[in-house]
Amino acid sequence: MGELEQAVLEVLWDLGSANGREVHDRLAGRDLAYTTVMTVLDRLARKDVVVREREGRAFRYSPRRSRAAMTAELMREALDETGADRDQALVSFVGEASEADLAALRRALADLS
Amino acid sequence: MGELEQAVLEVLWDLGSANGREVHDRLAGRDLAYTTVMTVLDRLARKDVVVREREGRAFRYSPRRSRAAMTAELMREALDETGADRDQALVSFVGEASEADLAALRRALADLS
DNA sequence: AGCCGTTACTACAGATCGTAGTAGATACTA
DNA sequence: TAGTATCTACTACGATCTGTAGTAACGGCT
Repeated sequence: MGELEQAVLEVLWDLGSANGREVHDRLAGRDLAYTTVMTVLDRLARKDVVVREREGRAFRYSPRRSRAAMTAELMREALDETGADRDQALVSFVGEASEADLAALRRALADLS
Repeated sequence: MGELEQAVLEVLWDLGSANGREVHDRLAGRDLAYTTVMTVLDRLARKDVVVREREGRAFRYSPRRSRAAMTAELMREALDETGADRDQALVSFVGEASEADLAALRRALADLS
């Protein structure tokens, strides 16, 4: 995911959903052409990272997954892809995690059903 | 990381370390030119994914991190990058993890120092 | 009828990656 | 010592992805 794609996705996560105009406005600081934003949204839709549905004559875009879910998915992909021994990888992950993350992990595990 | 780069890295992880010839031999199935393997090794070195040290007139390449460590690092990067609420992301990660992964996680946490 | 917002399509440059050739240096061999 | 094999260094080229944007065309509103 490119930098801009990421930024656009962030906007969608922040707003919940948005049309091109809204995303463009939110990225005013970057001074991008409206069509640039549209292109990015289109690419994200093509990659099924965002979903679009008609809203009048325009489209409304929404992230397919929540920020947290996408992050978790990326983590899982990392775990899957490198073909590493999963247990070892998790040991390594835990071994280098911050205290805060460890606490969060423990809580998450404890809260499981 | 591209597909080939990944494959080359796998070889290095399997062998511990290797020179170009050895990597090339290990990838015989792909029928690549020797120079192709060299190019890839060079790129990996440039990216600091592998380290190279002279070994006679040739070079010996070694992965900078173990497979598990690299996997863990990729997971951490995912956690860092999406700017998601870390706790939520970890909850999501744990929530969708397999039983085996959960067990491994619990063990890893329990074994912490 | 004309203007405005929107989409759809096209374009182009930069980066990364797969793939490999050539040149030049080094070393072994006959 | 000249030939041959080995290796690195440099260059190249096409494919894909990404940032960036222009143009055409369409549907409404004034």
